[in-house]
Amino acid sequence: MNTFAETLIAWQRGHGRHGLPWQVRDAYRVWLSEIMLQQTQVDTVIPYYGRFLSRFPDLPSLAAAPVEDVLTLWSGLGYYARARNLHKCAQAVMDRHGGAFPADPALLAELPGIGRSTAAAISAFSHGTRAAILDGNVKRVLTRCFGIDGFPGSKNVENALWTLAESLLPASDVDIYTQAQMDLGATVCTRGRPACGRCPVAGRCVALRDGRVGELPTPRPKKWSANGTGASR
DNA sequence: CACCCGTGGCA
DNA sequence: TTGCCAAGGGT
Repeated sequence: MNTFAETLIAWQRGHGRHGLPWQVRDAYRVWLSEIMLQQTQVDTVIPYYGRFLSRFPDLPSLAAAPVEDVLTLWSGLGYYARARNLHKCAQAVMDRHGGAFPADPALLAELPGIGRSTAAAISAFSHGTRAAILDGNVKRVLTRCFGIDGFPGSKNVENALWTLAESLLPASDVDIYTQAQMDLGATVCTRGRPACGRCPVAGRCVALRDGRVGELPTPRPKKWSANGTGASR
């Protein structure tokens, strides 16, 4: 029996997405795409990515630009702190790393706007580094396939998912594996109406076996508004 | 630790 | 119409 990772890698070669403009071994372009794709879908990012790259073809040009120019090109994408951090990050890479992104995920994660997951993605895509990502797609795939209950945004569940994600890493082809998880989550293991009939790991999916695909991942708990009566939860 | 941040798509 | 969520990170 193939491992989870081997199955996804085999699936990715034939059924994953391959023509996306940031699928290149270039840390600058990978980084730019990863920041734009944070909480933002592929179809929304594509036109912004092209315009941005035309105006800022490399790291030095971005680092040297006024932040206002960066924000102008970002206008409409939302989450504008990402654009400010993007600009700060470009300058930090110039200052700390001589204009080249480091390969080490731990160093990447020290840069503005780059957290643990984005650092792993940049390193895996740019250098094939063996590091686990944990984004919305991976959380959805893992909670379903392994039957993990609890809101994935809560600290304890997220910690468990990180541990699981690390344990599933393949020995090689981490870049393909990383893309496979994202593609599976985006095109098959979707939030609504997942296409379990086309899923390469349907045979070992706990949620599918137990008829719980619609229940996982566990939704965010509702917030209780203050009501002045002293009632609380 | 939970919460906030922008916009667009979907039921 | 309203709610919920999407390639998360900073606070």
